[in-house]
Amino acid sequence: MTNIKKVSELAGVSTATVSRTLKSPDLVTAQTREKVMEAVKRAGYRPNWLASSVKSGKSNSIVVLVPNLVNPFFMRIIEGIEQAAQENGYSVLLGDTQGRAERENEYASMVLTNRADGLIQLDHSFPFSAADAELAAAVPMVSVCERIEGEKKFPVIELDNYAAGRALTHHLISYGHQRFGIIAGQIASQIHHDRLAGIRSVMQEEGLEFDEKMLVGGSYQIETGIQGVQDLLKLPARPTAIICFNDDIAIGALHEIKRQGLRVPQDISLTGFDNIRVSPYMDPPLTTVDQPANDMGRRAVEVLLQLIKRQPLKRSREILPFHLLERGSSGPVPR
Amino acid sequence: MTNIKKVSELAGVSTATVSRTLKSPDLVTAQTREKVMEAVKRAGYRPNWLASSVKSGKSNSIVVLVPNLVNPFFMRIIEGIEQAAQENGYSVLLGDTQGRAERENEYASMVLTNRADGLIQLDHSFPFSAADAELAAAVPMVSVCERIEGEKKFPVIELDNYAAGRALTHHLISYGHQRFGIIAGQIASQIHHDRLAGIRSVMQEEGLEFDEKMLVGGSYQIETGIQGVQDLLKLPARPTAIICFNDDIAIGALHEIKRQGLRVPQDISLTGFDNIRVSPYMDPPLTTVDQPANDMGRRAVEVLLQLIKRQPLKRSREILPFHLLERGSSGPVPR
DNA sequence: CTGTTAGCGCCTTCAA
DNA sequence: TTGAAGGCGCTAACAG
Repeated sequence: MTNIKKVSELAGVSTATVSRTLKSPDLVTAQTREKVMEAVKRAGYRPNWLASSVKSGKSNSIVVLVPNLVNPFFMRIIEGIEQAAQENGYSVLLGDTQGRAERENEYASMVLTNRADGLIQLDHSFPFSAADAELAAAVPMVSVCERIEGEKKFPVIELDNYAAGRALTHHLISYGHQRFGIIAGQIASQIHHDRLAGIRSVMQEEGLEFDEKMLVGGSYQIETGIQGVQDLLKLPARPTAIICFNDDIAIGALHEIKRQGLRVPQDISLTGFDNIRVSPYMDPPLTTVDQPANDMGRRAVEVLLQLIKRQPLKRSREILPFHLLERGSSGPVPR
Repeated sequence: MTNIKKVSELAGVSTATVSRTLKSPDLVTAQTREKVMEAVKRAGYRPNWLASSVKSGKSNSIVVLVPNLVNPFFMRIIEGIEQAAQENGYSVLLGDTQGRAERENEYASMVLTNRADGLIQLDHSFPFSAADAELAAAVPMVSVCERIEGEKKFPVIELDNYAAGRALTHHLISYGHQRFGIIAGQIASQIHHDRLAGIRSVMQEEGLEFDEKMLVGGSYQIETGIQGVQDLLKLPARPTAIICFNDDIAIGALHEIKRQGLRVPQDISLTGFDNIRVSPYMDPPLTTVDQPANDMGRRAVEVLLQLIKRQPLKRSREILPFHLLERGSSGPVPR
């Protein structure tokens, strides 16, 4: 281990001078600077980050809790987080929780042990263990995309899922659809609740009835889309339009609809959420709700850094705009 | 900041005793233990990880350099890395480099400053700056998937890309194909080289000639597939089979082939690499080379930890098996 | 402008 | 079994 002391000996100065030369070169004479830099180079010295951090008490790291790394939508959020973090001199500790509480607890506790300065949660659960709950109250934490259950005190960056649900429904109704199937993702979440409420509100306004049997699914996976379509097409009055709560589900649904010999959108219209990379290249391209995932990630970091620096927040809830992308998978109701 | 001193006062013992109680409870009496634990609880004390780490000189973190987070294949590798790291008590620092040298340098230098104990590189470049190159020689570093250019001293976990190229070519030749188009990803990489060599070797053995004009592309993106097909279909003698160097490229290619009114596989056979999540659900499902991405990530961590612990390595190059998945996108040559 | 000194919070001898 | 003391590597305050 080549440390500051070795360098100071090599340069014939004190350790303080070495430290100063590296942190604020203006405070030492050009001559000293040269000597020190020379020694630094010769010794191959790099300041020990751990040691500086103990002093400052700040790790300049944030931990990101993500339920599932392979979900492309999450990855775009994380990309935004990573970029914003880097720009601000922070590093990102990745916490793949697989939605499991023990893992969440473990990663969340990193903030309590000074291993990280703040926490971004992509899932909807309160990540701390019961034992840590009290301590957690003072922790800088932000949730993106989902909202942490029952917790009003942590800022959230989210989409207007209610409005998105409404927009999709209006879009489909404008094509004459009246019987909607829904293939949902994770049920126990605010997102689910908001989207569903948006869809229902429009249906009600239009005098349409929503049959609870038309709501299927339960996780954000391709396989859920396949199973969901199987369930929906078994119903006596099958839906003419299916709203999937993410594009993965829609991809599975599309595959299964075609497998059963039906056509999209001629027989059934299909919509998704997220606008993942492949969505425009499906056959037909998916009508979907585009979410500004990268921005959501970036914004989450900005808010988190404000919390970390104890700066006042303008608002504790930010709602980002969505865009309904009308593509080939939705069209006029069959007659 | 609630530190060990506060707890010691609260418990009426020395700081040493508190530390001991937490690290090796057996070394203190039951009575002391109880007192200390009580105080720990009351104070809401968590040992400062930074401080412990300065002492030990180990951060128990590894940094992962990834050129592009949104690539689903990389994500599966990272998932494996994350899992294995967690199981071994290590955390993962995420370094999204976008393939840019400055970023690589910056992240790589984390290992030199004790911010991380080791490094996993998913790209093919030597991530350290010229200035750091010497120091880097002693750094625990492993490359997965790609091989670091010109560097023989760092272990690598990779696929037998040569054999995979051969297997694909044999598969297509067995269907009667003779004119192959190739849409490549990143050209300057060992992967590219190996796959191409594999393909060429089989063609040569079969007495087929490879026309250099049939090699197009240059990045692992959907758009590359689209452009690649446009280029290939302009040729006077167009290919009857197109080998894409990842599934994203194949997805773009598939889309463009269909857009031009041709059918897969009746008019053109198409193959990919990686077997990403959506590949089986494309229309038609993609014939592709499945790579054990998760395992590759896990294995990389295992090897890296051996390096970190200065344990001897059995071998410095591990080649994992691939599986050729024959699905609907490849079929008999049209006649 | 530079060096001495005193910690940051923790852990680990060493001695009692 | 426990406590006192020193030190991990670095930095900041204070002298000089």
